[in-house]
Amino acid sequence: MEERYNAQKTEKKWQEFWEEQKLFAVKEDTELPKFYCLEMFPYPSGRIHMGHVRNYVIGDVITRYKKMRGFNVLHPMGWDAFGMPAENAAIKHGIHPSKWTRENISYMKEQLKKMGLVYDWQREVTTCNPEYYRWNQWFFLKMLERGLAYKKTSSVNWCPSCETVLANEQVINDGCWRCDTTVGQKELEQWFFKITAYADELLKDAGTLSEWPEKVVTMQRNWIGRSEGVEVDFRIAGSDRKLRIFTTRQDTLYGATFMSVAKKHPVVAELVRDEEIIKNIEALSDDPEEKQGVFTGCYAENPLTGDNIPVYAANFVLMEYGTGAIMAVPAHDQRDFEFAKKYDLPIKVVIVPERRGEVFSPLLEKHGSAQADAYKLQKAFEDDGVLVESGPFSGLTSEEAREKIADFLEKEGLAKKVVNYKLRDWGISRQRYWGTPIPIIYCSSCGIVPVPERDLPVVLYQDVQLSGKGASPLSEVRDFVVTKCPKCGGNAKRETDTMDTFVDSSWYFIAYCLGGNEKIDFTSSLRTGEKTSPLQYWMPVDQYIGGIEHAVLHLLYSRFFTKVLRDLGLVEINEPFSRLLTQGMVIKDGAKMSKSKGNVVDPDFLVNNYGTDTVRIFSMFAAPPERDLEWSDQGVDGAMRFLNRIWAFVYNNHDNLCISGSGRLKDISCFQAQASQLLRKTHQTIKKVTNSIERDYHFNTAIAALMELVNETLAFSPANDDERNLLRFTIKQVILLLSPFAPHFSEELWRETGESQSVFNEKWPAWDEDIAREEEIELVVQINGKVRAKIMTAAGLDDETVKGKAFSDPKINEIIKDKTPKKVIVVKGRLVNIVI
RNA sequence: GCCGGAGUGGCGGAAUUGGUAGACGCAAGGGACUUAAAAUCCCUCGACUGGUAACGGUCGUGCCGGUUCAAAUCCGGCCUUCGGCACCA
Repeated sequence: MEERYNAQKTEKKWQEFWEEQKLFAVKEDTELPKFYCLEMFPYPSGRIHMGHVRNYVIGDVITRYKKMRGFNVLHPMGWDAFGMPAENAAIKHGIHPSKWTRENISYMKEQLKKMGLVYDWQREVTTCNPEYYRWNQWFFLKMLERGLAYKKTSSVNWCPSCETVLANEQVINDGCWRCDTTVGQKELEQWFFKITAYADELLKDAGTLSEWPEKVVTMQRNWIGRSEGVEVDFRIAGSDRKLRIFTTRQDTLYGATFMSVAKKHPVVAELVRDEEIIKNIEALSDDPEEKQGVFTGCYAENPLTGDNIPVYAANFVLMEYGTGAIMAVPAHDQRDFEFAKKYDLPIKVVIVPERRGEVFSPLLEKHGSAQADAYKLQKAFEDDGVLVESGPFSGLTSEEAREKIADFLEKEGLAKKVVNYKLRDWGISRQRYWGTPIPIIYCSSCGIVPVPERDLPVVLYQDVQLSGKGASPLSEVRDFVVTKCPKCGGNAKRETDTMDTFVDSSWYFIAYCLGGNEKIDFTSSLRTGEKTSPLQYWMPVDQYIGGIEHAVLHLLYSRFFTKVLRDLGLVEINEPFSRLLTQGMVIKDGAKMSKSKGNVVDPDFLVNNYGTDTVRIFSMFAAPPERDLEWSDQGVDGAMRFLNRIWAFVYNNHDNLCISGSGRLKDISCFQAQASQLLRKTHQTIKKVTNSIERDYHFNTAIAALMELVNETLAFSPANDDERNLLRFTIKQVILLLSPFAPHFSEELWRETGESQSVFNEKWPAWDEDIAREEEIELVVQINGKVRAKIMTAAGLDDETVKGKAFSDPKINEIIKDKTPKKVIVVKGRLVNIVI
């Protein structure tokens, strides 16, 4: 054994060993309980950063721990390899996206291996591999068959200078991220996945995600944005045309004094003839700050009051939500209120606040009309209340009225109850090169023709020159575009858009189960009996770990895909991820690491200088995983010191410790005080570390407990064979408990203590509750809740004895003197509180 | 504006879910070893305060109230801060 721990040498040695032994390669084994541990796979941007390190170390610790707990652990890794940065590199440096991506992958893979992260690399997936993305295309075709994929025109972000579509995140302060040109909206025909067909189920099942952070579930709920209301038809005066609106506040219908429609609402084109008005509507600003409208010249009839109310085109009404038209109730909606003030429209109060079950409106009582209030309103009253001046519904509460008015309108055939969602269908078309080609052919005689399954994959054409200009780069490649129609054999053109890369990541966790890139085969898994299917065995993911930034997008898309796959008969589960951990950011000097702030820490540097085990210990110790982690160079030194102290101790006691197969430990009662205390502490630590991991993976307190045990162990010098035996036992427990956190270090010490098997084939230690129990406790005696004395007593005494001890303490006696205690409270094993 | 976290020593963070606030680590100060330094080891370390000392006392978990024998923890009202969403009718 060397005197000093050599991290470089040791880490390399065991990394090679684990890989050779395929220690973490797994097969389906129905005899063993399975555990699927997954971290969000990286985009191969070039290098691993500290965010990745933290994410993957958490997963690695869990993997090793669960393996020792006897689980068959699946822990795979892959590459989210399609995306814009590869195209940018191509444009900037003339290197092909494929080459750039593959070089990055090979570098990053080495980085991951150097960090001692153990994956079943046989199951690796790379999404830009045709063997992978052919299944994106296959899913697309399946969805097309089921009406879950469709094409429609919608507006997208468009940079007029680059002549390309931009994703929302590529629009920075209304400008193009590349050339800073102001981004506009453009109508484009695009492919969509009908995620809204699953809106209700996605919302309902969000309630089953009990082991997800509450926050993420809430964000998804809000994103789906379900609301129940009614669609009501307003007859347009002097026309057969009806104007349908959506509202959740039908209780305020009597207060509707005008209507607002989106400027793109069809009613505008149909009924407005005046050129001047049309021009004004088109000129409405898109500025969300300023509410603007133009009177269309039309009137509609309020179905309850029969009043004719003006119809406005307004810039704040969205065509995409509801029906693109609303009834405006200025007294009870802030936007309508502002609008009414601006254009001098009537405000009619129909809801008044309720106080202690009574109507609260002094003016109503005084003047007999709530309208006296209206002119002095400063803002809309949006809360529920009691209806006034609402015909037969007056006097009802908002809640009752919503029900009654909806029923009434429905009976009259004027309305129907509907549910609306904020969630929109998922636009997957991208006018970009580095993605999955959409498997569609346009034939002049047959129209839109899907590529037949047998012709998959539609391989991404390799030989392209990327300029960053022009529409979809594929559209300029004749060899790709020109094809034959699979139906009629005539001349046809291929779709040149590619898929959003979120499609790739929506099912990669399933691809791992099937064995990775080349082995993915859904058509045969459709045929296979479900019982033996690896999907049946591995899914769902038991623990998913990643950044909070995917709270909605990736996690929602994956949930959607899982449900679609279930309906296709490919999986039986409803949800892909049982338990989710969103790890915090790694920050330094109080800010997120970034090149511009110059506070980045380079993982390669750390691994080369300290070794990965030190980095792992520090990052697990400094904060619980869900919180942000403040990086500290001195903290890393501290982690290193911790490991070095253990090493030095084993080195100094090597002769004693390296005897293999430790003898039976004697009963605790035969030990001297210090020894029996160490044995007790050992069992307490096993308990503490295990519970800390089991309870929300709080590795920081697990490591703290280990440090305490190490401190006690290092202070212990054995006096006889029994005590030497005990020391050997304790050190071995320390190594076992430490092994998920510092795997190379522990594997090395495990061998140095006379073992010949891998520490990761060992069982996780178990504690003995009887030995862990304290024999003596420090009894705290309080007077009126203030600590006045501490007495060492035996544990487990009955209340009366404990009271007796408390009252016989001289200090307590001094304070109580002749006073009679009013009350004495005994908390078992902790304290006595005497109230005087 | 709405929703959701978070606020504890000089710092990162503990606290068995109402029962000794500050575990563990970092930094700092003092000491030992050393020709010296590094490394290592030992001691001190919330604030104020009494005592030569041994040893005490008071306050203290963002602020103000409340419940309780007892509150970092529960309740009500604020303040600060970090995320997410933002014309969704």
